[in-house]
Amino acid sequence: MSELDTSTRILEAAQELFGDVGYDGVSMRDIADRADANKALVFYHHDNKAELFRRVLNRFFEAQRQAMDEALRQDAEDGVRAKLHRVGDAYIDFIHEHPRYPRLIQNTLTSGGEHFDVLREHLGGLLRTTEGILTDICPEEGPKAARHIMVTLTGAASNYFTYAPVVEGNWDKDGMISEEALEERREHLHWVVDLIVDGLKD
Amino acid sequence: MSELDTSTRILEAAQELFGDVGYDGVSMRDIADRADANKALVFYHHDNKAELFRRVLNRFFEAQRQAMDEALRQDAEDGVRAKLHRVGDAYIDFIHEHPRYPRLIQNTLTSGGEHFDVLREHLGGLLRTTEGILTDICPEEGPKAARHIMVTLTGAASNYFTYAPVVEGNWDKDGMISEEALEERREHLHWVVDLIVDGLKD
Amino acid sequence: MSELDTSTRILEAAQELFGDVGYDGVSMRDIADRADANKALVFYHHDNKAELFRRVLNRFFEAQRQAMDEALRQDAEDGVRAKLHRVGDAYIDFIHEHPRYPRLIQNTLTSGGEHFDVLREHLGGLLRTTEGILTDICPEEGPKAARHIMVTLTGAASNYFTYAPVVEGNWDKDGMISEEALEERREHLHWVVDLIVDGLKD
Amino acid sequence: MSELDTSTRILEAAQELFGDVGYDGVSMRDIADRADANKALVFYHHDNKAELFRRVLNRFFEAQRQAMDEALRQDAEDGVRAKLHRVGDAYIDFIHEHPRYPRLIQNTLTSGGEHFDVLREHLGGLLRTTEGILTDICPEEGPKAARHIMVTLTGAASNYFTYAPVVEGNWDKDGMISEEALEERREHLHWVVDLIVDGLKD
DNA sequence: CATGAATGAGTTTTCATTCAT
DNA sequence: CATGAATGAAAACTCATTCAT
Repeated sequence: MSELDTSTRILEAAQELFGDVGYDGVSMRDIADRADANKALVFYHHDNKAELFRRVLNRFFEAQRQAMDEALRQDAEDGVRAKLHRVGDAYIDFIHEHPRYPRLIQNTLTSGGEHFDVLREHLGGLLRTTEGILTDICPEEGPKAARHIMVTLTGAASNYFTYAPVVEGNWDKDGMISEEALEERREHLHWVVDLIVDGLKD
Repeated sequence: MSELDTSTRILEAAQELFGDVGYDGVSMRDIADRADANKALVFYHHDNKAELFRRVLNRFFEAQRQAMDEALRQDAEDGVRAKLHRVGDAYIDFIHEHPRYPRLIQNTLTSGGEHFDVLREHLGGLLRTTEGILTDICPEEGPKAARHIMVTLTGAASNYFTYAPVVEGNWDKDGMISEEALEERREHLHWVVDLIVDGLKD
Repeated sequence: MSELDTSTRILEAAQELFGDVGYDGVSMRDIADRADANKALVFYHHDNKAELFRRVLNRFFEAQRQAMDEALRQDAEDGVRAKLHRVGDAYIDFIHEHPRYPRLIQNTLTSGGEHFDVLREHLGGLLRTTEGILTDICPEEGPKAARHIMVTLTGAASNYFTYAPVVEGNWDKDGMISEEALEERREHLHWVVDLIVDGLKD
Repeated sequence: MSELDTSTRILEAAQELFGDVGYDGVSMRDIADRADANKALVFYHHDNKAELFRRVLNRFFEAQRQAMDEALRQDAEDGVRAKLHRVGDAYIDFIHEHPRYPRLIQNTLTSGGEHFDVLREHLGGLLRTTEGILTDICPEEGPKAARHIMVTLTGAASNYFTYAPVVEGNWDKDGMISEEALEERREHLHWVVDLIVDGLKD
């Protein structure tokens, strides 16, 4: 940890805090403290709070895009079903590695439009990329359109991790996303994907 | 609007602002200004920010519980499929009347645990109530358990309204969701419900 | 208690609170709450905070002047020693009845000059009256002058009740001035008075 | 004055103001203004009002403890009388240097129990230390016990400086006590000490 | 008399940001 | 790079006081 350079140490501290309590709930002092750095250094390395936040977002997005690319690259000729399974798996794997990601996105989405541009650019792109998988077997418009299905699937995947602390009795920051819970959710998503793909065929 | 008494005028101003920019993004001054009231008066009527926020949440929850109760009361002997359709419709109708509701919930869920108790009491209750609908046709454990399905369905329903502004322009100038978008989403949910109910029968 | 009229109920509430935490430590709301009255009523009956405080002070001073007058009236031909004993006893008795008095005076004395006028008029008068007892056997000036002795005696008497919570381990609002403690302090003061009177004769 | 660093400049401003109008009578704004510093800077250097006040108290107490230690160290084999004279002199000297000290203590004592812990630790220790001087010639209990005498002597010493402004004009424009008044009070205390020490021998 | 509502100025405290060294 | 000090704006909340009813 302490072998990282200061700039990324700050970035990681910010990532954790923003993910835990949202943009408005974090102060630059909090971030400096968590990174074990001087407050002024945070500004030296990252200009201002909004910029720091954008870098955190972009870091996530870049990592996620890579994960998605990798998931889609292999066996490019697979069918829709297999592709969707791999995308779903990649998503779950990503959350396993970055448990604060879904909370951060949801919080950014619901905290006023301040960072919509970054979200629109990256998240929108990601959604549209994966949407492409469905275009072959989906109608262009209406309730079975690809965008509806993608929102349903990503919602189903991410919401699990934001609703969890309320549904279960435990708000245990680290334990809330256990290996077994993730595995079961992965299977559930596969099942839903299969239902939808089969449903589209009729 | 101006015919309401001050206390509720403040409550509604708070509701709108909290729903738009989240708990931490709103200041008591903002609320007072929007309610066209003196700042101290906000405290006179609602003690403190957290209490005001709780009242906003409880207002929503009470309304939602009523809507759900009504949806479930009629034709109690209906099958699971019809019940789920009615619950989904009630949810969509509720959002039509209270467009800021899903954003507010998601924001509360992802802004640090400060108001989890209220969420747990009401939202958790709501989830468990509707979960009951599925118990007859669901296994108790595993990836097809009722709780997985409920999280998927509520996620599919609510996430649409938080992702929408990023995916494309489904919101009009006032942040309201268009009638047609709501109607289409309602049909999509019906379709997904049907897929799942049929899928469980196999 | 509830048979008193509102105005005096407020006065007594104010007396207790001012005595416990000082002028600046009390809010009009505190007083209204303690008197179980509406806040506006406090202003209706007592104009403003400073005026209310002055009435509390004057109430104490009137009571104390009466006690002193009574103490000095009986056996007016007694010697200095007997008179001082009676004054000391009256002081102790007064504190027994009004345990918040010494704290209130000390606090007023040390909270900025805002109410010095009332203090100067009444307390100064009281000191000078009792000073008169000593004039016969005291030099007019120097370290044995009557004013030095009076300040020493009143200091010895009142300081006991303000230092007590620090010296002893107990800050028990009601029990801090127990019957026995008062009795012992009374004897101590008699002894000191005797020492001084005898000392002046040499 | 302006050559001191900001932190101590604030401390001294606070000392003066707290001593003049008491804890509740001073605002952080007042302190910042008097120290010619930015309001936020007061918090940067001293965390919060209570902490700042504690530092002021501790500063006084440390200085006083030093003064007392010095007074007691020299000629340790002296008799009780000489020791008490030296303690009394040290006390008077200390007030000469720190004229706001007695007012501050009395105010803290009578402003609600918020800072009793600091008082108990230091002032209580001081009282008990000096109490030790008297134990040899005092009974353990009753009206001539050491603690009664110490409270009388400290009361006699300190009360003079809080009562003075009411009794007559012993304070100059800046609220300082005149040299001559201090000197006369010193002699008075010596006289009282002698009376008590002699009185204990009988 | 009594009350609930209203208000402007003030309180303590925090924040993002800057700057001299 | 790194730091301690500094700052202006704004946050949440309280207060003495007033007023219509």
